Amino acid sequence: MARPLSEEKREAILEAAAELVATLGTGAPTAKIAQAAGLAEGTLFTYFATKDALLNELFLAIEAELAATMLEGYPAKAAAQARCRHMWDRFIDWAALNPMKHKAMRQLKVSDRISAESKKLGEMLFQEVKALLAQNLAGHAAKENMPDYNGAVLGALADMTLDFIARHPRKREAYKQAGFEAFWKAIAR
Amino acid sequence: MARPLSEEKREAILEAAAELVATLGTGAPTAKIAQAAGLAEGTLFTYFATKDALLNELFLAIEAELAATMLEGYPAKAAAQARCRHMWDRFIDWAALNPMKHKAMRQLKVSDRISAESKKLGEMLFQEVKALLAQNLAGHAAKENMPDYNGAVLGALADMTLDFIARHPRKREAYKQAGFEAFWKAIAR
Amino acid sequence: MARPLSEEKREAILEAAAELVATLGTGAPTAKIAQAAGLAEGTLFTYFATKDALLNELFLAIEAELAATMLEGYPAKAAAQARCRHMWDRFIDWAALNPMKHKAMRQLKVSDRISAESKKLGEMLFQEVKALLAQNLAGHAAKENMPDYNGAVLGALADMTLDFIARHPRKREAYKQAGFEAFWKAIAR
Amino acid sequence: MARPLSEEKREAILEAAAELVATLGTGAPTAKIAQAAGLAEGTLFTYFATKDALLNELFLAIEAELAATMLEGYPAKAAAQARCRHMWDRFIDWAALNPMKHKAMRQLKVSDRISAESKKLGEMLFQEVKALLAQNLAGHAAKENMPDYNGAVLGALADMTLDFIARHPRKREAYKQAGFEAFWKAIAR
DNA sequence: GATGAATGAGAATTCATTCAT
DNA sequence: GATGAATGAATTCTCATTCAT
Repeated sequence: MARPLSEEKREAILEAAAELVATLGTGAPTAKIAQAAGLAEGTLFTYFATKDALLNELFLAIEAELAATMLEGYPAKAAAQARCRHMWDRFIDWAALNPMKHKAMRQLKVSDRISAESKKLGEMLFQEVKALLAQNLAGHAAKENMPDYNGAVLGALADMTLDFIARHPRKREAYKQAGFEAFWKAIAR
Repeated sequence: MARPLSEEKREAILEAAAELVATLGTGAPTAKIAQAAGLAEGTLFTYFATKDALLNELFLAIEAELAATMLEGYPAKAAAQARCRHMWDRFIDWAALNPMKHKAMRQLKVSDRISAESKKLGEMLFQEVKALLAQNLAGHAAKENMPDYNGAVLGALADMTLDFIARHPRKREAYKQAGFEAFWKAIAR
Repeated sequence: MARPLSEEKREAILEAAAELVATLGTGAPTAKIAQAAGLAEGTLFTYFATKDALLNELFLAIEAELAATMLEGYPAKAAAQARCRHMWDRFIDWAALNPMKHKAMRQLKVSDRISAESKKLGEMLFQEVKALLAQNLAGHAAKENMPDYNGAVLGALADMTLDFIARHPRKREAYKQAGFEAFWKAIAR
Repeated sequence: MARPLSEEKREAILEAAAELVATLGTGAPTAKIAQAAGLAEGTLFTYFATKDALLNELFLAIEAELAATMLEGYPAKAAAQARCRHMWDRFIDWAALNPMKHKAMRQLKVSDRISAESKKLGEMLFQEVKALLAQNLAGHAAKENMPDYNGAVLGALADMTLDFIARHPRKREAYKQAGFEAFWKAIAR
């Protein structure tokens, strides 16, 4: 094999795409994405067959990153609420640290360029998160047997919380705290 | 600029734009919008100077419609929770009845083609909704003095609820009920 | 109706396309064709939806022109051979006068961008030519009842004759004469 | 430039190119040709400096193959007409057996990517065919001293005959016979 | 010598906007 | 005011060719 496909370049494209999709929406030009990734226009297409393929893979890459981030350092021995709080905090901190990725994700979530299949795959990436959530909410949540529902509540309130943090970055910890409390109450029995 | 002659055509353009933005995102072609409105391509531009102007006005028109809808038939004499529930129900029912408008609104909310000014104007359209909310939450809400926050929680949970309704239309009433309960608990003291 | 589609511009595009397809083959860029027609790049596509549509219409336009040319001034009262000779001469003279169109036609005939339907329509344009040919060859031709065959022989020998004329334009009349004689003998009983 | 190592690969490229040029015209991508030949994209260019070089060599290779084929098994002792008929039959049979090569040849013949020099070289490859033709037509042909002309008539009628055979493969022998007769009469005194 | 990733100049279209009718 | 043809910049994607491995 000649020069192998560089994982580094693939990452650079996804990184650049996240940045530009966050800013310009899914209409972000592939030429700009390639340029931002430090590559020639055409090179992008050796890594992603079409722009839609790129968008879908970007969506999945971000979802995978977020899902993995939420589980990192999971305090298996802590109390149920603390374990939930851990996942919440990691979501918020990740998004605060990667605002472009979070913004791109929100654009992609409402875009029709993300296929039903990608959306389903995206859901599956959060399976473990939702399983842990379900486990921790046993005895607390009103809808114990609907992990999707509780996960969606968490997601909705996290996105909302991040909007407030974006507007008042100084109050990050306060909003983070308030958001989690809202979540914890929202799903309670 | 004097108001153009036919208010009817203006409405038709906004209606068509909502439909197409919902489906195709903000990239929806003006030519298709005009056609869907039953007009010639060029005519659109006698009603809206640019596409961005149309998009911004569409955003405001939908927000205004939603805000007005939430207040319609407001049961001034009912109990506080019932009054909140009224606004919640009207939101959900409006979105279930106008899925395209709701979808368009969600696209527009995350789009950078909506100016900061439009976003601020959009906020202001919900001033009365938020004032009533504040009034009804006095004594119940944890953050009594942050009507924006409570309004945002309502919005986030409503959008989430509508996602579930979209997936399982049959369970509309159950989700509507559950969503409101989640909201009511979320913001509680 | 605003400005109507200009038949003149449509012709200009077809004319320019003939010229460029003759020279560059079906790979001739639409941008160059538009420019040669004195129009903006985009304008071409208001007259022809796609490049393939243009190519197919060009093919049919040239075939129609040739078919019509072969019939012009048809000497209905002359002898059978003279009537055939008339059509032959008009073919050769038209191609000698419109070498680009003839060359374009030859490119298009072997191209897979011309649809089966266009090819069938092209055949039909020569129906009258072939009918007259059949009529004049009655009693002379070996395959009286195969007008397609006799027409194809005429076409093949005409194209070949035009190759010689292209190489030695001075001997045009001699080749024209020789070519017809070859045809007349070829199809004879 | 020394002959590259693998004659086998060179042949494979030419074979693949014939197939793809027949199907896609001269616009056939070199990458697809290489792939069809079982080689990497870049390898093609160690055998042919440029795509035009490949196209020109392909043209000459096919012409050479056809010329050689027409002479194979030449019945030196048969009568003049039978000797001509032999060459005709071998042409038709070769094309019927190698339809892609024949189709590619027709595409290349009308393409401007084939240089004047290649066209001249192509002519020369048929020198012996034409010499034998001239010899056999002595006393029969109207244009005894124009072997190019008689050869061109043969070529034109053969291509036409092959069009009919392509459309009605069952009648191959009948068309082959009829075509030769047409040729024999066409060039007769 | 073989490989295939990298390149960037096109290629065909699309589209917001203008303006002659 | 309404129409839709005209414009040309911008967009996605292709492809011959080069060159690091």
